[in-house]
Amino acid sequence: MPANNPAIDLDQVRRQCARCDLRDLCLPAGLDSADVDRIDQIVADRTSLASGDTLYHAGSPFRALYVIKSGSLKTQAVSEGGELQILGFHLPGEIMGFDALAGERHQCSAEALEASSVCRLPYAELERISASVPGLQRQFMRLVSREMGDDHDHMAMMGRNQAIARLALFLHSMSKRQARLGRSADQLTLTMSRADLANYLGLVLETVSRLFGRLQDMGVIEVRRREVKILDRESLKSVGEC
Amino acid sequence: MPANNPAIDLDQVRRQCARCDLRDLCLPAGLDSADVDRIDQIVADRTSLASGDTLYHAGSPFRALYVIKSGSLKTQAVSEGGELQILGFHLPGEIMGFDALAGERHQCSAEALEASSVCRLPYAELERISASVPGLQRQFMRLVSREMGDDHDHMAMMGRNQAIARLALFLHSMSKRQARLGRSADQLTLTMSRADLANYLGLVLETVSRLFGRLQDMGVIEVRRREVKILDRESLKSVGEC
DNA sequence: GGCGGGATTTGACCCGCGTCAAAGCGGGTG
DNA sequence: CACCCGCTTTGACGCGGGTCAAATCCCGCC
Repeated sequence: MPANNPAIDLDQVRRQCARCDLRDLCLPAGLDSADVDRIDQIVADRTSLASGDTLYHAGSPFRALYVIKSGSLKTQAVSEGGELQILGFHLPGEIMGFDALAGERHQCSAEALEASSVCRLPYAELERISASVPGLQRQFMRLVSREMGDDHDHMAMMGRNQAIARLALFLHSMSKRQARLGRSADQLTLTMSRADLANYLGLVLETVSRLFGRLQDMGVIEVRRREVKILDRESLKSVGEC
Repeated sequence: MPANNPAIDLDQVRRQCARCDLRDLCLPAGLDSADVDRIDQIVADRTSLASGDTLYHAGSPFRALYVIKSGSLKTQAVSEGGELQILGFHLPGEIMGFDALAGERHQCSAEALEASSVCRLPYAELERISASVPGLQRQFMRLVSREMGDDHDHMAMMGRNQAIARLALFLHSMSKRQARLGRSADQLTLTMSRADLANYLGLVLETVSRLFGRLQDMGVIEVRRREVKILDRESLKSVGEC
């Protein structure tokens, strides 16, 4: 192991965004090198999470936003009646914590679905530099807006009352998001349990399990536990249309 | 009628936010008088809409955000399969158009449910002044975040698989939003049709109609067409919990 | 390699909500 | 005032998916 050299470590920390594979999806997208350095400087730390670890709890004070660097997380909220609702699954390049901007507290909890790492962005500093980095403001709004678009897709899916259409739409959308990350669009590894997925889709887990089987019998996908291979994208899309 | 006096007209236009009943819910909230005047100056116009008029179409170029001054609107999107999904109902004080920030085009359409008026905020100018009015940026994010919170409530509602729970949750949330506007929390006038409401809730309109009847038989509400009176808020909440 | 426990699959049953159909109701128009 | 048309209500029926129950699979651990 090399000797611990503070100068090199500091340089690495300061230049991580510029070398990050996700820089085109994340906040630095579209910014010039000097501005990216300024973002680097406010990234407080890059935290590792084990599967099941909680990034933030609903009700806890809001301090920072987080960008997912690797892995995946779910967000969930408990309604007044104590019912748990999974709001979304989040992949690398996505920002989390937006919904807390309205108050001083997080409105939902975020939990890692597998070993993951995130970049922590203290919001006070983000606000401070965003006034002087015009492109940052714009890129930030793009990410917020993309998040809202994802939520709208989710609502449209919940609106379909055919259960199999919901699952098909979910698989199709996951496939697109994987592709955006440069991964295979046809070979998915789901990181959430059947129970999580069912909750997200507004179904019960037995139904989800049966529907995976049915899509497989139809020759649309191949399933083995959490590994899903998309065999016939056209059929998948048409199933999603009811 | 008084003579048309340009000086007075100009003054009125420039000071409308300061005198608006909604100023505490809208962008000016928390800003001092000088900053509110700056917002006033970029409000391009205050448009009147008749019931059924479209404020913007999905796919049309994004130029401005809109704050609802009076009336109510619905937002809706057509999925790839051609299915229409109503994403939300919007009341005075709420900002519309956020979801277009990611691209240059609106992702959904907005249509007036009754005679309504909106303030138009050209986004280019909003961006320009937000760098120099720090509180504006914060208030803007609060409104975006509130919008996301509403969407999350919607998802939680769609997750409940008991149809009657969805309707109860909808009525409860409408009641809270009315109260926020200083209106009666117990006497609601729904401005959307049963078909719109059913679509929003992920149900069919016959079911919604029957459920209104059932809630009335239970003594929880009183319904007459689009007039709803909440008689027993506690029962309404417990029905919403399944 | 054997064991234990959570995750997933599979089966049987039945109720709630979607579907189709028809009748009221109300508001706008000539 | 009478007509018309869209919105809403009400009824009958069937099936998709929820519920309960049990078997099976798989992975980590000893």
